[in-house]
Amino acid sequence: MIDISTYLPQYKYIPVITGPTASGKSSLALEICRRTGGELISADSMQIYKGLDIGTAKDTPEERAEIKHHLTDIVEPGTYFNVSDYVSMCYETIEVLLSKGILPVICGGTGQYISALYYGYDYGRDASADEETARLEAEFERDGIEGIYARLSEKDPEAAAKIHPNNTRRVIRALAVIESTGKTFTEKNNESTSEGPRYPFKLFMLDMDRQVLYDRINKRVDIMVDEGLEQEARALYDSGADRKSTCFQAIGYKEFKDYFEGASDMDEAVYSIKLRSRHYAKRQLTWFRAMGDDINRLEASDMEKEVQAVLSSIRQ
RNA sequence: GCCCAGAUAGCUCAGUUGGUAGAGCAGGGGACUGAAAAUCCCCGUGUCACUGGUUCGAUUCCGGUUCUGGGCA
Repeated sequence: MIDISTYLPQYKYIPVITGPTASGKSSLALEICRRTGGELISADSMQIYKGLDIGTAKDTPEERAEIKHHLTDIVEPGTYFNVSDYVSMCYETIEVLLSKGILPVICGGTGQYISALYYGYDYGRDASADEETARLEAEFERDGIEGIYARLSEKDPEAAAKIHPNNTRRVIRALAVIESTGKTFTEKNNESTSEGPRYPFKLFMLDMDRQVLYDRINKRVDIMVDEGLEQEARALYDSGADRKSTCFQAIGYKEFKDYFEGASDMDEAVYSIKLRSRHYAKRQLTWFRAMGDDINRLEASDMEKEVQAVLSSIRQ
């Protein structure tokens, strides 16, 4: 673990601001940056894409001019990007900021990215099992999951017991790992934490009453629509980007597909965006809750209190 | 006013040849190590509108009442 006080004498931890969608993460993170002279590093799997601004709730151009944002708008729609890419880019960015004496303030709601940083998952550079994964995906398309799951049960019974056969994506991944590396999923995962976390992170999660959160989500979607979400989604669909690529999974865009194809109306699209955003928020809460005491819960109410809570616990 | 059809879970409905009921959606909980805004798993007691009657027993059959659709005046 790197001691950040070498670079930033005042600080012991790098703050990570997270929470469900629409909980007010950005405002808090921006304020922390203002108070500390810090710069923001996004931990959001969809804000990395250029052109997806309204629907992913990116900070405004004004906010981005005021506070430097990293890992936002870094790839074109259609690009395949994953946790491993994120973690290495994030480490690079942190290193640069620290060397300049600037506090990195990490902010985002992608639980997988947050956990990867906090627990220091080392994805390595090779051994991605990509080829094997692609091969198994083709087999799955052709023959279904039964044979794949049977082989996983034989070669890595522990992983098979933990992964539900219907969760084909994870079944395929686990089998690809054992077939291409010879290591069980558990062995590989244990190896990935052998070095421990790279930096001392402190996690903060904004939380609030569920119904209040859902109301905020619904209202925010209405605002996004007023701001031109439909045009933004249409631009994405017209861009020629690979429809199978990750950015087409973003909530606020995929729901327009039926509408653009004339199979549903605008009201249905908006309803669906709200619904899926609420479901997403619920899944995020489950993820963060599972982190237990590793994450510091902040009751969202008074911004100044939140700011003080974060600052006092990251300082030396 | 008359005729017809409804009234069952938060919503849309199914069902019980009479033995107090179940789907989808919503909602809740959970999993998650290279697509993660993805992917997947688990969770259904509710005056069966109200009220009389028949019956050992009614949400179910019969009568009345109320409400909601539709039709006729």
